[in-house]
Amino acid sequence: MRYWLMKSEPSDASVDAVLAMPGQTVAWYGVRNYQARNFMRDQMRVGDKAFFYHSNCAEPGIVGLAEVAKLAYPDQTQFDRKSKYYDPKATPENPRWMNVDVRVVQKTRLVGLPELRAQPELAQMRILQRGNRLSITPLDPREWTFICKQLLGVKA
DNA sequence: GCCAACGTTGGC
DNA sequence: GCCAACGTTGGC
Repeated sequence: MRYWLMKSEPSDASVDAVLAMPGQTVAWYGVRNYQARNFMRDQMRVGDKAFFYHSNCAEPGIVGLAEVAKLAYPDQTQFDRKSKYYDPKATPENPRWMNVDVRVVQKTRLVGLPELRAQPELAQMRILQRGNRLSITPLDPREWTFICKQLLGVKA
């Protein structure tokens, strides 16, 4: 099993919005970066754990625990001319973008960037590195455990 | 809204 | 295959 950090803009899909969805599950559509796509397509398996992270907002940080609920399949928004994620180079026969489904397991308190940066144990986290923009990043299992146990007080 | 960092595009 | 120009991300 792998561990991930997955960014979502709360104006697009907040943790509360996903909790209100059927099965508390959302298709992780709209990823248009090959590295992030490849993580979903090649490495994510049902049951993988993830932190749900709010980005590009007033208080960026971890806001929930989630898990992969469905293996990667073609992102439907790439075929939708009306979507801002429409990709004219993608066809149903030859899709370019994939997404998994993500289920929110539980909401947590906000663990913001300053708090994450203050932990020496998390110094290597991709999200904390200068210039990082990747919306999906793998986590070291020790980072997952540290955040769960030391910062959130939940079972890892 | 600014802007540093990074990814993608496309001419050559 | 190089690389300049351009677009996007996302914290601040």
